[in-house]
Amino acid sequence: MGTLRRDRVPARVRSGEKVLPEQARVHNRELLLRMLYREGPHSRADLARRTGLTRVSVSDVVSDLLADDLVVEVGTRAGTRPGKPAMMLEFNEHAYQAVAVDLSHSTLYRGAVLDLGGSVVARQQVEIEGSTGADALTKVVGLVGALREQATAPLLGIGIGTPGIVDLGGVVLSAPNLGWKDLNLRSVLTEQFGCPVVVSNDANATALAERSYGESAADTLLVRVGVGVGAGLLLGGTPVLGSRFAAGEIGHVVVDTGSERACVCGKLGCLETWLSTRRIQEDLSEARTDAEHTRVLAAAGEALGSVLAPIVAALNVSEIVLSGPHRVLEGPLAAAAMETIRQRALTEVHGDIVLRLSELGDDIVLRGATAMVMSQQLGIA
Amino acid sequence: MGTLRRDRVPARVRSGEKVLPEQARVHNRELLLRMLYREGPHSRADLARRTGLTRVSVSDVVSDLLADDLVVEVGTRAGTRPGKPAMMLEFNEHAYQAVAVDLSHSTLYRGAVLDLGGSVVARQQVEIEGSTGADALTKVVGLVGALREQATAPLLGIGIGTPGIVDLGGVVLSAPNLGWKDLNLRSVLTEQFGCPVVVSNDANATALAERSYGESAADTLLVRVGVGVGAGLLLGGTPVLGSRFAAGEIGHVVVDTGSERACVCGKLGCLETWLSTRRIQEDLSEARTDAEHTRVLAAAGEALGSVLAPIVAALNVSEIVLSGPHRVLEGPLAAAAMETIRQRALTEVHGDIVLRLSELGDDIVLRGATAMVMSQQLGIA
DNA sequence: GCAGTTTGTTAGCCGCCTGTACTAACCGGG
DNA sequence: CCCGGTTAGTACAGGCGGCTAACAAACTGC
Repeated sequence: MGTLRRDRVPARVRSGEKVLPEQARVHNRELLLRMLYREGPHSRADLARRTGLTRVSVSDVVSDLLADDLVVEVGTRAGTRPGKPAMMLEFNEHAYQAVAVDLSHSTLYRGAVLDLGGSVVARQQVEIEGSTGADALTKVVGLVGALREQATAPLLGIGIGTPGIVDLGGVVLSAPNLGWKDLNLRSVLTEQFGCPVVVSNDANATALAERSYGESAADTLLVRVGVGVGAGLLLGGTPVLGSRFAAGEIGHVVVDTGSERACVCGKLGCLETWLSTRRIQEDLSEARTDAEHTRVLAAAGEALGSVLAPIVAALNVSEIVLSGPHRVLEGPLAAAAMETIRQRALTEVHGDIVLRLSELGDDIVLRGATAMVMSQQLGIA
Repeated sequence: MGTLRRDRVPARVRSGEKVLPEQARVHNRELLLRMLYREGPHSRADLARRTGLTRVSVSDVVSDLLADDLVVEVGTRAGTRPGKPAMMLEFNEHAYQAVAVDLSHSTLYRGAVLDLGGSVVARQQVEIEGSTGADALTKVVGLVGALREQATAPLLGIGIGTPGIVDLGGVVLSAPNLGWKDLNLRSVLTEQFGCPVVVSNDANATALAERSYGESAADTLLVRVGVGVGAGLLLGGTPVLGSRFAAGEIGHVVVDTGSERACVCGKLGCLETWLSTRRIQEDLSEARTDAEHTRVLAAAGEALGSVLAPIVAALNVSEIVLSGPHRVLEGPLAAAAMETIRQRALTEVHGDIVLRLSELGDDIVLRGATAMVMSQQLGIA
């Protein structure tokens, strides 16, 4: 009670390693917890039926979860049926909290304390004011420290969503905007605060947020439009990182729709030259008529569609989610992207594809960072 | 001995299901077997050191593997060291065989019996002669039956590599060339022959063959050029199937390199209009000079590269393998594809990408089908 | 009130891995 | 030639985890 007895819980199975019977327990514990988290209250007997475990085993695991306060009994099942009334169990969203930080904005670092339901308990932010490298790190550490003080429940962990390339060990291999290179952010924060830390790319965090709090399918491609353009990819519910942890870095893929525009990276015609919010704003400010306005957005959508089409075909993803400023993305841009994908990639074998806008708002990275912590610590989300 | 005691071995863990201690055993058994298969002979003590299991547990698992004849003792370790000489264990490639069938050719069905090392023990083929649907199925069943007679060791299973869309349960959802739609090929063959059957897309089988018998990295994109164009994708060593099992179907992605060519599918400018062997042959036959010859191949390569570029960037794969007729693929085509990818996708964050041709020759699908059987039955490959 | 149903717990068993302790078999030095 | 040092592989008891069987508790319906 109070703090999670992680010391008594063996680590999850990593591929290529031995498996002990204890890890079966971890797996089953996570299975039950996930079921309660995703699908709402169940009784012990419900869980046993759904998982195939015996009621005995379920009871045993549940007693651990109750001791950790991750699950609470919420009274007997409503409605009248024969037999002993079932005691319903519910995932306890309020027992623990996470500190989440979003470094993907251009002018400030946003942070918050969230409970396990994704609700914001406290908020804080710090202006960047041009700081990079060590200064930026100091500001992030300060932000996390201040947030930690505001938590009203034991901390499950710290989650950071950052632009750039992040490896599995929480090392930021490269984040030009922040001036970081090979920075072991996880170990810095772990040493400072002594609790679990998860660091991930902001687009991957966003994709995880859509999966946990939105309605995303298990195979989802999320495209994040902001200062740059990045993608987060979920296959079978798990993030794809890539061999160099650079999966989703599609901003500098060259689009060939005739005209070519210069990019900051030195190439001509990168996707970002059509789709970054800054370039779109510039183009829109030059548009005089509604038709021109629409044409600018449609051109951006077409650029996006032409990059996504081969990806969608190759992976056969069923859902594409766009995250970014709604007033830019919705309407002509999304429609043009979808239409381009349809024309360029869709065959009957790929089935229907849904392209939609994220509904999770500005806190999406914060909620994704929380989901990352939950995923790592509890095996859910 | 003789036949694999599958009845005594519990199934592997499927995601979303409970895990029993017995499945820890399955995992560890596969772990040891994989180590022997991939990395050659080890002693029990070597295996214990490498896996972290105790020598006691290793001995126990190994005694099972010896009983199943999957592993053999091959004498004490060469060389002189202090201590009791180690008894070396080796994966037994000859204890079992697989029947493999390749349905991806246009004029014949190729089949073979292979041992677990991927060596062909017997070969057989049957002319298609325009048969489709039920006729095609009859021919395939006949081919498998004839091959099974020629096996000189107990059969581990039957593996089929077929063009088209195949789901996880071995149902061919769609294979236009064969005239199959929603055909449960696995259940047909299982009922007929009473042994494990694995059915998979030919490109996926090819990718698995490259991984098992070639030098492929764990994240690999394999492109198969033949009558059509298909891709097989391996992420973290496991095949990506997609939400509708249509992953890798990139043949009808539209390429926009200016000119547009009509495709059998009705669209203009599909990748296949540049890259199918037939179209390339036609174009080459019209080429008079060496320069024109090179230009045809380079155009095909450029088309391929422009489709692969977004995929490579999005997934950050480190290796691309081309499988198909060497004399067409090597040289200008491969060079143009690589150069296009470099220009259109590569940034420093993606790291180096290798593009190479498969070296496994005509039997690649047969060996991939064998690898599929080994993967399913033994958890290796 | 009693049979039937469902829930959750207790008791005993088997599988799997561990730690410790043992035997077997080799090396080298005195 | 024997004896300590070293490595390989094998018993044996113990803990953990899940299973079956049996039971107590609590409800419905007749």
